[in-house]
Amino acid sequence: MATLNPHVSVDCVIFGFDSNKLKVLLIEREKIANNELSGHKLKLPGNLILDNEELDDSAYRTLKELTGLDNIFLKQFEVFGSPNRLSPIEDLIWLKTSSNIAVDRVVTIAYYSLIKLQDSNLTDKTIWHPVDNVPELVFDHNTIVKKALEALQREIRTEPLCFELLPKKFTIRQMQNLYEAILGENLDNRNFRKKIMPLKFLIPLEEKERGVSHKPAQLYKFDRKLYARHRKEISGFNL
Amino acid sequence: MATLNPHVSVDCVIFGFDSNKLKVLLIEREKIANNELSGHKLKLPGNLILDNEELDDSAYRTLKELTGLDNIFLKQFEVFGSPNRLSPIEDLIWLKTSSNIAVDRVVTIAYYSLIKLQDSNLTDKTIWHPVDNVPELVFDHNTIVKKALEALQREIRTEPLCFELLPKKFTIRQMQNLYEAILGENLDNRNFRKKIMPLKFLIPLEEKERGVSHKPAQLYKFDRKLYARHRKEISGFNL
DNA sequence: AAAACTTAGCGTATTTTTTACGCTAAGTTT
DNA sequence: AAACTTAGCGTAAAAAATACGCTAAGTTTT
Repeated sequence: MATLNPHVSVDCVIFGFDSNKLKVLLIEREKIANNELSGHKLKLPGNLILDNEELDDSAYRTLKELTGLDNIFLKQFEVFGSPNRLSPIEDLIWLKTSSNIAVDRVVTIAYYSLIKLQDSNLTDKTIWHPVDNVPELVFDHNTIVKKALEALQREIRTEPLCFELLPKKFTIRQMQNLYEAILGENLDNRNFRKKIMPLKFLIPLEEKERGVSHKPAQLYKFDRKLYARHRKEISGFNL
Repeated sequence: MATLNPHVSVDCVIFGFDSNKLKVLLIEREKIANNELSGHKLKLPGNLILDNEELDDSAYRTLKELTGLDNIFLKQFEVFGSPNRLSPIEDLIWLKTSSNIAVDRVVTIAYYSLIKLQDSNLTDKTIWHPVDNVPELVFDHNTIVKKALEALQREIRTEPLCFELLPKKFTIRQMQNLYEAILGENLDNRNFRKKIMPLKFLIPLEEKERGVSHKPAQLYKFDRKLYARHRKEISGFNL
């Protein structure tokens, strides 16, 4: 049985999109017996690594435990390792008690992850929270969220990461809304269409959306194999 | 006296520019008594962190010990932490012997650093090696160098990092040569000048270069204070 | 003194990309 | 029929990128 490595952990900033807002997944802190304070704060999902485990696998394990999902998009974006990061003191007491491990200093490798919000199987203790007003979290988790969002905003301009957040079948309008939500900019639909239509991995389905009081929009899917084949071509993709 | 933390290290990919080629600083591995092999491989500078030390400070310490320089540009770019990264086996034996610490698994935070090559005070055991044909290094250090270069190539397009590599007084031609060396592209001098001249932190000096068989070029300096003030304006800087 | 070669700056043309928005037509629900 | 969206096309204007001709200046070398 692999043992936990108490010196190194992974934290995951999990983003999801609900057709309107970009959200981040937060967890309520477990209650410790006889301590009323410990249930009131939110934190990011995270785990200590196992001794013989790849770093990415630690993050995948964290995601699987929480969402039930495999094969999720994950990207390492920064390390947080200040000697003083495990504060305030009541947060540290909670950490020592809940993990049952003597913790001196933990260096955390931060990942951001993108999931289809509707696919996730969540427990009672998790909430999807809009990224534009994240409450106070434990430790340095607020900083971690902020930097994850900055990384996503930077990287989504040149890599087609949007497909990790969109449903398996999506409309162009949904796609546009996602970009607008992440970048905080308005895009012109006519120009947006002209820009994305040449992407060879954006595949129109035979289906159209239903139950809408306007002309039903065409549904599309992302073809991962075509994306791998045409990957070189998107060096010009730029939103 | 602070103690070494045997679980976490920093490695530094130190870039310098010699007016013609971009180089990376490598170290010859210390010899272990009775082991002829151990002197033949090169490695990146690195250190285990101290227990009460900020991660960045560990990297700064590494740089200071090696180059004698303070206030060097440093950027964290990735974590390397595979359980199997400390191989081949003779490299691991060397590591255990030379650091005198029982080493199980080390997670390394990788930084790239940019220094003015002519400023550094180097020891006998270091060499500046061109980045375009890096020899075989220990552990996963070849991967680390490759990814550091990719990060630099990406980031130098939008941040004026070139000033960290150029001498304190430099010509426009030197600046152009640097961009060409890093990006592997040819730039047109007339267009390059038109692009950089509006930068408010690029300050012409009263001096011109000397001892050249052509019209002496104007010397410039980078003004860090003006850069801080006009930082917002360079969002359009793009090479 | 001339040659050689670079620095410096300007202009212009062309191409490409970005931004903006008018217009027509289609297709659902209310 | 109204309302509202989807879809696509075109065009104009602005901005940015690319390419390169030209003139003049200023050193060292021959």
